[in-house]
Amino acid sequence: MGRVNDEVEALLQEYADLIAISGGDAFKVRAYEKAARSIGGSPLDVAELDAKGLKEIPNVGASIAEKVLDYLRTGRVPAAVPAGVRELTRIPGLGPKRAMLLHERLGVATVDQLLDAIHAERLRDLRGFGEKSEENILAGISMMQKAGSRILIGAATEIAERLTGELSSVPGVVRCAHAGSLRRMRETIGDIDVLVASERPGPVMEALVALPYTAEVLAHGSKKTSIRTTKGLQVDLRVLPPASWGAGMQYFTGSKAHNVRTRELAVRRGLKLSEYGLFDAESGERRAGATEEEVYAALGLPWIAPPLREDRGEIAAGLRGELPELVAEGDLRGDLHTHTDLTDGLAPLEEMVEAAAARGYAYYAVTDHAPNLYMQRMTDEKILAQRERVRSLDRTHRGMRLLHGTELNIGPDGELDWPDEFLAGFDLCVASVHSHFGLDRRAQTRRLVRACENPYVQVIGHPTTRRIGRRAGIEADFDEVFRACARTGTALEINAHPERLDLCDEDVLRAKRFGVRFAVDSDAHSPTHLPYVRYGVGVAQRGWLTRDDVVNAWPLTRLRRFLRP
DNA sequence: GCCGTTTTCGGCCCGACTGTTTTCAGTCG
Repeated sequence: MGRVNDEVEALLQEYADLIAISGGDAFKVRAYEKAARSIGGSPLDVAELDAKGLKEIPNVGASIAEKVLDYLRTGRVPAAVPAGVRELTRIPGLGPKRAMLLHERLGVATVDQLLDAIHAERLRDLRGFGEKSEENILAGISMMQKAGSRILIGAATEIAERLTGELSSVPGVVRCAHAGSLRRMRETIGDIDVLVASERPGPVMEALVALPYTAEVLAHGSKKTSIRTTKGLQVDLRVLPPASWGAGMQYFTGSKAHNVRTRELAVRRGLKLSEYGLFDAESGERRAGATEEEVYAALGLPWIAPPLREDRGEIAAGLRGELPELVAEGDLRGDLHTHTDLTDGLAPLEEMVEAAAARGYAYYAVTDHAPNLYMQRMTDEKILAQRERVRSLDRTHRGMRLLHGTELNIGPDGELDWPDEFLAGFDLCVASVHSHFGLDRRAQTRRLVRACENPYVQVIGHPTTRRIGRRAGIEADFDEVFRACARTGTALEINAHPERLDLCDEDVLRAKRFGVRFAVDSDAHSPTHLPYVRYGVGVAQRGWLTRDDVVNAWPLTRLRRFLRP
């Protein structure tokens, strides 16, 4: 599922993990990891490349090209990390070395077995483990389990679009779309709901069951079929007559709480709402059902965008005619947080700019990492040389203005990488937390507020630093931060990377009440990441944001005024 | 294993943090 590049990325990561757990050369591990990332982020389709083509991908040499070709030819994976060790390394804070030790010495191969071992205090006897390790591992496991079996919106979207694309072409299918939490743009998705309008359910049900990535059929009837994919994701397919399409979409999009409200509204009007339509409660006469618009209209409501359907006041706002006109992906005129291979990006400046121009942006900011993220080895000379390249590229580029920026590191006391005089030379500065995640609430709040107060900082990047299912965000008094943003005219980022989505929808809702502006950014490290903004826009919509709230939906002149210190 | 304005060998993404050590290994960004 997904691109072949993703499979190859996983293959090379597997090689890296193997070398890591067997205590091999750390540089070799890194070489495989770098090649894995490069292939994952490459716009080229590796399935179509020969050895020469493969070696043109950065960090891919003769040896790795050979292994990739071998995999593509035979599908074989030469050796595998023991499944148990792999599972254990998914626990945040537990790396390959210690996972291997647990596996070998205690025979632990699953998270449950590890929990048992911890409770039996068997870990303490192992060299390198103590009471604190136990605590940390338990915390890591609980973090992982909170995400549960839900998958990230990025992966779910890819699968859903492929699925609806394939089912749409089945004979008799009038319409086909996904509904559920994915349509509401929730950050994680439990299962995928697909709706089909058709008078003949048979063929499309059969088509779903016959898909190559269908691993298991959970239910198979004339109205509903449920399958589990090879990757363990459940897909529910419902087939409805075309006259019920709108009611079905409304019903299966949810949320449950939103549907309870709409049904209450129906009852008060002497109506009955189900997935088949909106009917008169007494006569049973159909009042609406073919489109969502007519269903909502019959309830006295304008159409409500799916991301709003969370019972957060959207019904009342709709009845008053005060629903926000939500920002849409097409409203974005630029991206204000992106990287190149000058730091940890995968593609050169020119390629990133080309890809941005192809998206039709009016402006595009290049914001590579600043020196205090030591591993990126940024220097004054390097960033200034990049600025020259950006300026000259800007002169030759028609239609899209390039902005030269940087992603600064907010130190533990709120200090930044460069003095103000140097920062003044950038068109914009994003400032983000990349270290000292463990400071107490007061210290975290203070450092963020101080970053906001720097006149050269216009955007706070991924404000909480959370990574979904991997790491909780930092503890801070975010109301205080929102207040500081509003006061200083600093935008908060909605980082659109599907593993981050930071701020999250609820924080966006709250921040907006303080009068904060937002920037929906991809944080792209490769051209293939630029489209991630769609997920950030989903968060913005769930946070009730309009075009006016999002600074990179503004025309360049207005944005420039905002960026001025 | 990759790479080269230090080019076919000898570097490579460095430093902080944590918990376990008594001088360091593992993990992370």
